[in-house]
Amino acid sequence: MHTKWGRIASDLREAIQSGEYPPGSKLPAIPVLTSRYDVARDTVRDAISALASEGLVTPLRGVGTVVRETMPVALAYSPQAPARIWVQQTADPKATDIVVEVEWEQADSDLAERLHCASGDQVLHRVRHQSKGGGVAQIHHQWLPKNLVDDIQQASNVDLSNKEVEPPTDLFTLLRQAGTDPSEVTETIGARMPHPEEREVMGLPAGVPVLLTYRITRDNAGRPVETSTMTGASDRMTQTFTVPLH
Amino acid sequence: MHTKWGRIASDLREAIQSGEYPPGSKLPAIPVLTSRYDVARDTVRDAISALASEGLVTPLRGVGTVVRETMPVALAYSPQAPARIWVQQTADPKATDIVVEVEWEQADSDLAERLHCASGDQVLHRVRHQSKGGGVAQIHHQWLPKNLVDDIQQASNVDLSNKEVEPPTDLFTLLRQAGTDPSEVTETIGARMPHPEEREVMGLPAGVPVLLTYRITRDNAGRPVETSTMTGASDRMTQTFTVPLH
DNA sequence: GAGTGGTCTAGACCACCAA
DNA sequence: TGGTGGTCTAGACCACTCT
Repeated sequence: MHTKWGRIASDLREAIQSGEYPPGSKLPAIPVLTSRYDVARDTVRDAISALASEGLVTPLRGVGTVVRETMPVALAYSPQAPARIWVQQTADPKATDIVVEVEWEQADSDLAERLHCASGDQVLHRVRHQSKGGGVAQIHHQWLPKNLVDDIQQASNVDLSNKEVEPPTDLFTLLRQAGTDPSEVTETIGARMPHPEEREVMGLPAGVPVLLTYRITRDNAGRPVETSTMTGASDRMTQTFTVPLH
Repeated sequence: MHTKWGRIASDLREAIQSGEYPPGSKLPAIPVLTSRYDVARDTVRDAISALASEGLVTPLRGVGTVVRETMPVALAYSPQAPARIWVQQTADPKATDIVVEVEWEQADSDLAERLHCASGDQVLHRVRHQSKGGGVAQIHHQWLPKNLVDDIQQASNVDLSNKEVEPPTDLFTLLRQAGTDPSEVTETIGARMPHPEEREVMGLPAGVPVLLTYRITRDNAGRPVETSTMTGASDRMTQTFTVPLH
């Protein structure tokens, strides 16, 4: 960088990566840096903002600029571990998976394509907050066609449209009991910066992107039985897939 | 937001999402916004910086602040499409996949664990730049144990350690010809903000995270045959996995 | 209360692009 | 050449945390 703030940011970045400021420690205070580099306060602030939006540090009012430490949870997908269950996989005894919203909706054109149904068909929309280490780490939106929800109600006496009811087991097992056999998932993964609301809900520091996962689960006839959109805090989770070749 | 810049950012964000400023169009110029909101120039700049680091806009000197448009490429993984070949999957006739660096290295402890070899063993490190739409969209670092490189040299007369030589076919085919059968891949996917060098190489605008993919390929005996670390521009690609259950 | 970072101002100069 | 965004200053006041 040829700018002053770029130079300061480089110095600090290098010092962090060399271990001079280990995770959890604090950078020198802004007034210290302004006099050390003989610049205006906002110039130092610009440098620190850059580091914050790279995800290296978190400025805290009244405390200082702390170097970030991250330890993501790994979610695994493989033929051997078909149902991906948050609470089991996080290895955090205090992990939670809470249904925060359930409502009947009419499928829009995008959903209709994902679920292979008609626009306007009734679908059940379930929103879950999956937490770990005291904060929401993933927001899970899930949609199910009405007929499958009815089947599950009849076969297992579980009402998925009532968010107060805790299902006795995972969705895949319920679907099998209802005569549908989920046999393949397709997941598409991307990343982007979070919206302000997402930052709020997940408590994301500046500079942490979200992992986006779009899932379609199909039965043994290739019909979609469920689709999900998941938004996860990338400083707290990763996704792992094991795929056989040939 | 209760701050002035937060209010301005919210207004602009909403206007963008409502279609008032469609992708490719420009936001009002900074002087216009300063007088419209009756604030100082830097206050408007703070608001626009926030939108830029969310990935919504790209400020261009001498031009204006343009609303971003993105069209990611999808990379697919499934048992039916085992070898993931950049140029075939990008659907861009001008896509390229260039080896930019090849060197022998000694495995560090991390690599030794991934490749199931001893620290200090010779491994071949290949770096590729995978481009699409005129820019590098993914940086691919790959490591192979020396014995497999030798096997390939003998079986197919291909020297992977020479970056000038264009292999006649993909690595998996070469491995099979050399008597090793890659039969399973495990990929772990995460995301973070790019380093300054990564932003430079891939031409990333502010506010675009990178997708990180760690891969280990194993043969039919479960031995690692290859490991890779891929860093991809999330505004230009996604990853898709199809996994059979049971 | 002392110290931290966050916001905001008014004005200046610079780098870049397009007509 | 005129308009765009980028950098930088010096100083002010605010919100927060810790002791």
